[in-house]
Amino acid sequence: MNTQPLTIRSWPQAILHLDADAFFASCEQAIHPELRGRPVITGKERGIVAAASYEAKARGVQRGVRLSDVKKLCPDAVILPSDYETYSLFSVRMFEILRRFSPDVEEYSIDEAFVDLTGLRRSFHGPYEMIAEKMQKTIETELGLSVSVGVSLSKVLAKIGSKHRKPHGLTFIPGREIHRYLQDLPVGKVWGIGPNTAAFLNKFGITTALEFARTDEKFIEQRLSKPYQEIWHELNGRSVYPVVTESKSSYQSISKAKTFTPPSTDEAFVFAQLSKNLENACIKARRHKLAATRLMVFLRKQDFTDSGVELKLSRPTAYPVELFGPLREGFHNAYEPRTLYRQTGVVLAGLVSEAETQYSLFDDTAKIERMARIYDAVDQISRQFGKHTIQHAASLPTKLQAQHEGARGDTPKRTAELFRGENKRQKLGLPLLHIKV
DNA sequence: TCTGGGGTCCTAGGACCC
DNA sequence: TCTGGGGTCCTAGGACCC
Repeated sequence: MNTQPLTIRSWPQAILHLDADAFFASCEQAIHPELRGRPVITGKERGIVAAASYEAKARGVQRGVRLSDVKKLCPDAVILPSDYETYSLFSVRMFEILRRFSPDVEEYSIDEAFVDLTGLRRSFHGPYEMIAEKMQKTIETELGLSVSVGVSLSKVLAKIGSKHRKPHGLTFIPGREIHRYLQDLPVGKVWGIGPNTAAFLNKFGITTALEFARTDEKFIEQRLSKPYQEIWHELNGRSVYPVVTESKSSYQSISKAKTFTPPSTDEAFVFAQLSKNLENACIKARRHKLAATRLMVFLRKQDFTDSGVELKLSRPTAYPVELFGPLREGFHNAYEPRTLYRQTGVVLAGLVSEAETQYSLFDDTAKIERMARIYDAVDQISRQFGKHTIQHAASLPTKLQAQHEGARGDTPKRTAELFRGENKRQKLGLPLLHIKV
C-alpha cells in the first residue's frame, strides 16, 4: 500500500511558523492611522467579509459573513474593498525581515511563512523563543503589523503553536510538552486533516490530536494514505516536511473561475463568461511564459454541482484564438439548455514552458508566428492601458454586465479603471479585437 | 459558514507493453 | 491462442490548503 518510504530527519529541527493577525485589515490600519482602534472589514467587492480587524471580531464579525448582516452587528464598521496589491507589498517586506534572521524562509501564503531556525541559537546568543520574539518585534515596529508565532520540532507542530494564542501570540512547543497542546485539540483542526478524514478517525474513537499521535503505527500504515502518515510523524515531533526555500516560479495549472449573480440560463451569456475566463487564464500563462497542453472547462449549476470536460490540445498554447475551438467543444459537451448556471471556469493544465513548445510537422509556422506577434502587441497594450482594453469578441456579452456592476456601486477605483480603459481605447480608435488568422 | 477563487498532492484503476 | 507475471504511463477524482 505504501510504496515510497518517508524521509524523517534524524536531527531535531526548530521550525517557526508565522501567521499575520487579521492581515488584510491590519494592512489597512497600518496605512490609515485613523482606522486604528476601529472595526475594519475588507471584502466589499465580494459582499462578504474577507478579513475583519480584531475590533470587528470582538463585535462578533466573522469571516464569510454577508456584509448586509455586518451592518446589524456593527453599524460603525469601516468596510473596504480588498486591495491585494498593497497587501502584497506588506507581504514582501515581511518576508524580507524574516530573511534577516534565517536564509531558510518559505513564503507559504500572502500572510504566512515557515522559517527554519535550526542551528541559529549560537549566532543569536539565545534560545529560539528569543529569536522568535525579535522577529515579531521587528515586524511590528517596521511594518505596524501584529503577528502570531509558533516554534516547535516540525511544521505541523509549529502551526499548532501559532494558532494556539492569537493575536500577537508566541508559543514554543518543546518535545516534552507536545502532549499538552494536542490533548484538547480536535483531530480535524490539525493542518492537513480535513472533515472527511476526521470523520473516518472518529469512527475508530480517535477524536483528539493526541489520540491520533498516540495511535499505533500499524493502524496508521494500514488504514491511512501517505499524507496522514506524514502528519502522524510530524505530530510526534519527527520532522518530515522540509521548509521549502525556493520561491514558486512555475505552475502545475492555472485556473480562472467566476461566479455571476444572478445565475443565468442564457447560453450566449454563459459562454461569454467562460470565454472571458479563458482570456484571463491565457494572460496569466503568457506572463509566466507558459503554454497549456490540456484545457479543462467546467460549468457550475445553481445547486453547486459541476459538469466539466477535459480536452487535449494538439499543440501547447496560451493563445485564446487557438483555444476557442476546444472551448466551444467543451462547452457544448457540458452545457444543458434551460439550466441555471452560477459559475464557469477554465483550467489550463499540463503546462510547459513557452520555449519548449515545438512546432510539429503539420503546424503552419507562419500562422503561429503571426499569432505570437498579435498577442505580444495585445499584452503590451493591456499593460499600458489596462486589462481588457482589447478583448475577444466572444467575451463581449460580459462587458455590458461589468459596466452595470460598476454603476451599481462597485468600488470607485475599479470603476475608474474600467472607464479609463474605455476612454483611452476610444481615443485611440481601437476596436475590440477581432482576430482573423 | 449553504458556498469566493486559486492552488497542490495522492491514489486507484485502466490501457498498454514485454 | 491462452495463461501468468510484472512494469510504466496516464487520468479521474478525492482531499485539503489559504
